[in-house]
Parts: sequence; C-alpha cells; structure tokens
Amino acid sequence: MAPHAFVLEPVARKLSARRRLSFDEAKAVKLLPCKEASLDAGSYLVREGEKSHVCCALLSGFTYQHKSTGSGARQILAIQLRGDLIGLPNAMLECADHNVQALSRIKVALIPCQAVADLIVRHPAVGQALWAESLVDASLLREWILNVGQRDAKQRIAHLFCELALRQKAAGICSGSDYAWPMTQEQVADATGMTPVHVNRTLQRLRSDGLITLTASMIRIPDLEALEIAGDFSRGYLHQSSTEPAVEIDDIDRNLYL
Amino acid sequence: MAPHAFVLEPVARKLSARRRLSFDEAKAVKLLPCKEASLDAGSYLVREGEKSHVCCALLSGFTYQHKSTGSGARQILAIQLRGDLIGLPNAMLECADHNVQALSRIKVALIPCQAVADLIVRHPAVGQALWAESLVDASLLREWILNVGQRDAKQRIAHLFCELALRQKAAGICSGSDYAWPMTQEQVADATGMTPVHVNRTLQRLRSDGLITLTASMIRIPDLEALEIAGDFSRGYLHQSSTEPAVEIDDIDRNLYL
DNA sequence: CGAACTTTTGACAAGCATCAACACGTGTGG
DNA sequence: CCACACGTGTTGATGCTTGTCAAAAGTTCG
Repeated sequence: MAPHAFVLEPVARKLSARRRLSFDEAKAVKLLPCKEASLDAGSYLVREGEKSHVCCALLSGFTYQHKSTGSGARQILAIQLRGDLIGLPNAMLECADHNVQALSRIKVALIPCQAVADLIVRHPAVGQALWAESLVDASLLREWILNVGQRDAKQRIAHLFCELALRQKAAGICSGSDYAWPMTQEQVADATGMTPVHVNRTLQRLRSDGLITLTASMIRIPDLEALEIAGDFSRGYLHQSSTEPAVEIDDIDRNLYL
Repeated sequence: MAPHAFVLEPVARKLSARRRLSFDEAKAVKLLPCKEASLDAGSYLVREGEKSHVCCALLSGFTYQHKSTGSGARQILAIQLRGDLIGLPNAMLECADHNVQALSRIKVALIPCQAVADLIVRHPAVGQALWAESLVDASLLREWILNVGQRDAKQRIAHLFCELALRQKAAGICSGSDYAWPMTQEQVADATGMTPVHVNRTLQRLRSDGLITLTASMIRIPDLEALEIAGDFSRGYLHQSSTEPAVEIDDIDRNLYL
C-alpha cells in the first residue's frame, strides 16, 4: 500500500463530514491520482483571468483568495486551510475570477481536473459533497461581506480570529484556543477592509482587553466565547455539524490499511 | 401542450447559457413540476436558520439575500432576477445561512426539491450547469466583498448600477441603458455598507456628474461605459460568455411547441 | 385628507485614512 | 562580525470621508 494513499485523507475526511460517504466513495477520493508539491509563501496557485486546468488539495499551511480594484487596492476574500480544495471552481468556468496565493509555505496535492470530473460521474455522492462544500464556501463569503460591510474595526478582526479558530478546530489542526497565526497586519488589513495602521491600533485594544495574546506567528485566545461576543460571531454560517465525524472516518482508515 | 411548460423557460435559457445542454436536457428542465405563485414585496422566501424544503425559480421581479449583525445592522448580499433559482443551496444544507426576501412584487415557480434532485441524477449535465451557476453566484459575492471593502461611496453605488444593468441585459430584461429601479435608498445603503443619508448625497453627485438619471423606480444610464469607469467595474466576474446563446434556445422552443 | 414611508437637507461628531517617521527583528553580504 | 537593507510593527499628528441625529419636504396609498 503506497503511502500516497494517505495524502488525500484530510480531503476525504472533510467531504465525509459534509455528506455521508460510503466506504467505496471515501476510498475513491483518497485514491485520486495526485502529485505532491511544496510551495513558498507568496506563490500563485490561481491567477485572475487565466483558465486553470489544475486542481489541488491543500495539505498543510494556508492560502488566500484575493482580488484588486483598478486602483490597486487589494481585498482578501477567504482563507483556505488543510483539506480545502483549490481551483475546482475555476476549472469549471472559463477563467478564474480571483487570485489564490500561498499565505505561508504550503504543501499541496495536484490533481488532474479530469480525474475529479470522472470521480463525480462515477460517484454522484462525492459530487454532491463537493457541491455542498462549495455552498459552504459561499456562506463564508456572505459572512465576510457582512463583516466588512457592517461591523466596526474591533469586531471585524475578532470575527476573523474566531473564524480561523473554529475552522481549524473542525479540521483537527488546533484546539481552538491557540494556533499558528499566518497573516501579517497588512494582510489582516486587506482582509477586513482597513488600513494597516488602524489594524495595529485595533489589535492593541484587543490585547489590552485581554481577548487575545498575539505574538509573531502565534495567537492565543484565553476565552473564545468572549472573543466571539466581541466579534459578533455566531457559528451557524460555518455549517459545521455538531457531531464529530472524524472518528468514523478513522475507523474506515483502519479497516483499509491494517 | 400546457402553457405551464413555458414557465420555466427563463431558467432553461440561463442554464443553457452557462453550459451547453442537449434538447432533452433543456426540455427536462422546462418540464419540471412546479406551481406558480405571486408574492408581495417584502415576503420572505428563505429565513436564516430554517431548513427550507422549497426551491423556486424567480419568474419576474427581484429578490435579495441579506443577513444581519447581532446589533441589527442589515447587509444585503446579492440581488436575484428573472431566471435565478432561489433556495437551492439552502435545500442542500441543513439550514439556511441567510434570508431571501422579495424586493418588489414577484412571480415565482415553486419546485419540489426532490424533483430537482431527480433531475440532476437523470441529467448530470443539468447538475453541472446548476453547479456552475452557483459558482458564478460565488463570483458575484466575491466582487461584492471587493466593492464593500475597498471602493469609495461613489464607486460602490455606480458598481451596483452596472452589475444590475449588465445582468438584466444578459437575461434579456432590458437594453442595459434603462431599467426599472427596484431599491429604495435605504436598501442601497444596506447593499453598499453605507448610511441612507450618505447614499442620498452620493446619488446627487452621480446625478450632477451626468452619469445617471434616477427617478422614482426608474434609472437611465446615458453612458454605460462612463458609469463602468466611475464604478471601477469590469465585466469579467459576471462570467457572461460574449456569444449570445438566446437565439439557439428560441429555436429549440420553436421546434418543441409549434 | 391623514398616515406611513421615502427622500432631502443641515449641523455636528467620530471613526478611520493618510502621511511620515521611527523601532525592531532578520537575513545577507562585505 | 558588523553594516546594511528590508519587511514588519509601532507611534504621532492631521484631516477627510462617512456616520449620527434631527427635522422638513415630498410621495404613496388607504
């Protein structure tokens, strides 16, 4: 059994959490042909206006979607983390409508688009899971609009911290109270529609309120509930089921590989 | 042949424009079981937090997606127009993450979710068209984030005008230089993340610049290109193919019904 | 004709942007 | 090993865009 088969496990896990997959369906996801690659921070995965024929699964690190106005102001639209699929939307449309760039050094698994298309035909349930996943992504975009459009500086940043905490917790990357912080203050500014200077000052207020401890590349959240309140955060839009499906998938893995 | 069969024609047209559909596939879409209904402005079609089992096609008028912060500030996220499907995302997930409300008096065709699910199974190409459609919706959301996050007041409103003009033009609702304006200034404010007062003042500037003529419930755009420049608008994100597929569909209709 | 909504206007305040400079850490080359 | 450049974070002064509050005028509709 090639170690290769384990590579796409986070993806299969994520999809299974979204929609119940049978043993065969989960296996088919994990056995997708793919090639691992390592990319430096800042590398482009998708470029606006180009047709991308590559689809890839993020195995470690973070990427971000962004696009810019004509005058060069950049807006960050979403953050991807381990298990997320990148470029699937762009592959289905004529050309990409946004950029995707590596936030940190990342590992990805490159998957031929055709293999994904075939998988969907052979296993409609996987197609539905992928579709559902893209609908959840849309839900994140909607909440992002609400964040940028209606909340004040403190809430915007607190909300961003909460979203990343809870998504990483659901993905099994961290406990939720403590995680590697991948963004510079300038990037936070681009994500929240603020200026870097104002982000800096707002962070200081969040720190002095005792809501976060943010050192270079590490954030500690002593009281997540308090931060959620400060950030006007409610978990519904993440569409995370309250039940923990990770165990069940681990069982499948055990059956498969032992 | 029941007149019923014509009702879903805008939907079939929209999907065919997104992805080439065969005669049978387009026909299957148009023959979906549905029940027409008329709703007053303000009626809720989807309510955040509820599971909606209804999926409906918008036949005339406008609806809008919105959600609110804890303190009650409302943000409009997207506008739907004739031919758009509503509630499909919410039907695929456990519960809706946003509200959908009628902007004007509307006509809809209510379709049982199960019928849509069956259609997708029987005609995978239709499923792909629906998926692609939801990806385009996501692209609109991303541009909306950019609009609210990075552009100034004048650009935001001009951009909104352009988006609605071009989408309606593509849907064959208007010529693009002239259309029924469905929103109050307060709603424009909620869509752009501004206050009604500031919307009012910005509209006056747009008027005095000669970019628009906005009377109650009617907007005239004398020079769409000029407005696009003022609104930092570029058409790519709409994912409209430059070719005009409407003719081809009309041919199919003629074959089918005459 | 009055009630309710929408648009418009004015005065004022505040959040946030802008500009500029400096501090800090890190890696690189002389 | 130091000097230097570079990216990032921090701070201060200033001003503009936008929000807030309040009230009046216009509009729609029963």
